[in-house]
Amino acid sequence: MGIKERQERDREAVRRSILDAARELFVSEGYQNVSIRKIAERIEYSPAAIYGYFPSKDDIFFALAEEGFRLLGNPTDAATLGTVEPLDRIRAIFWGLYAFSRQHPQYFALMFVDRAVPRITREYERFTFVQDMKRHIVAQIQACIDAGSLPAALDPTVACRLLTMAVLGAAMTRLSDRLSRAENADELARDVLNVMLAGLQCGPPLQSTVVECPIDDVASHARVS
Amino acid sequence: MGIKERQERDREAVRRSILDAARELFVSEGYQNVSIRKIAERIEYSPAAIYGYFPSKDDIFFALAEEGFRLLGNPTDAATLGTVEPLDRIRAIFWGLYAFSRQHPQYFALMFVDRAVPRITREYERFTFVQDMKRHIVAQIQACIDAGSLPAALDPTVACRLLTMAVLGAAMTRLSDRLSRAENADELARDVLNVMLAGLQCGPPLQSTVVECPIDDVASHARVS
DNA sequence: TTGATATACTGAACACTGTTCAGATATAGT
DNA sequence: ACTATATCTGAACAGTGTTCAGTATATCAA
Repeated sequence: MGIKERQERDREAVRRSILDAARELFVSEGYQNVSIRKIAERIEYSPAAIYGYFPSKDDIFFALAEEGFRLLGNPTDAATLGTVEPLDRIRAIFWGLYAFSRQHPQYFALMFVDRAVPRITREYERFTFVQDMKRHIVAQIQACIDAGSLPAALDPTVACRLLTMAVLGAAMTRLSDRLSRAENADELARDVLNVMLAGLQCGPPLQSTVVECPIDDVASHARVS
Repeated sequence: MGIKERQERDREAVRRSILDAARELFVSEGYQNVSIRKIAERIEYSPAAIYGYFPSKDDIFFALAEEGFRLLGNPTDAATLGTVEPLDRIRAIFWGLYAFSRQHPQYFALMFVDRAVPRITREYERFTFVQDMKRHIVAQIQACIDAGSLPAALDPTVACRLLTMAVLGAAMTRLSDRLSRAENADELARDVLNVMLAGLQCGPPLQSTVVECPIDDVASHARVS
């Protein structure tokens, strides 16, 4: 009695074909230019049929974001095996993150930058890949601390976040094509990573230097002079 | 014969009211939720009337982005007057950039993150404010170098870009609400800035350390395993 | 084989979106 | 009063995500 199984397999096949069509359009055209009707045309179904497999367009791209994290996960793992010097491992990991933003800019934007798919923001903690990667990176940073390559006072989780933010900033700047015409974007990304690592090595005053101008939310809706 | 003048004044008034309505909707609802029809309703005109003042929706938001840069410019100037220690000035300037992303998140996203308004990317060099600010910041960094607070080997324009990327990364991370639930976002932003400044002080190896895994564009359209 | 039931799919519609354009309206100059 | 010019509107076009009544198809029970 394998009928139910075959039906389920068929369903899964259609589901996958939807994701395949969505991904192809998404990678080549970007999120903005993918419509339900285009996906439907590609898989030769009616637009309404798609809603039998995904409750909304957002959920299709949530699934694609999951694929993105899977895609990012592998090179990150591979990067740790190459080098011996622990600090170079960190460098390789975060350079891998930047490289990912170059190889899969659409995925990168979907995963880290765009807010066009609310579910990605809303259920971000569901991407267990991120948690795993974070843990992995934190462990590598801890290894650096143990090896004396980074100061003992450093909180590895904080360091992980700082490095991530800086590298994402470099990647995003290239992606949004502002503040630097893209020729030397790679060198700048490499530099920002190196400077961050150097700064972490120097034993930074992580809790010193009270900043002068605090954030006052008063002028939040101020008019332009 | 001030008729032509009065007509022109009227035109300008309507133009401004369009921008005002657009800004109000934009600041409170975000770019995605501003439609021509909503703007039209707010100023009690027909939707089509707007196209007598702006050739497209993009151009309205291009104008708003200009306002954003004006808005960002002033506090940046003010920050330089406060402190005496040159390095603290740099810190204050870039902290001002982060503070701007908190006070005017919609403006910030429009100016630096979103790619929904192609004209902002396409004609980015038209924002002369950015050029002026950049020059101003570079001069301040040069002052740091002259005062011995930063190493002489440092290229001030590169340093400016690196700091900008890192701070934008911190701001964007908070904005897209990923990688750190927003409670301690301010501290992280402060830290990333401090670490970058520390790294720049340490005399970073800006051209050393060839990174292991280069970017190969081959797998650009790779499928998920 | 027949009838009942569940599933899958479609066509049409709804309420939106940015944008265009012919025509109406009102003002200015002669 | 008549023309000319500028301005605004209503309607429409092509597109979007999404819903739903209805149809076709396939499975199961008799």
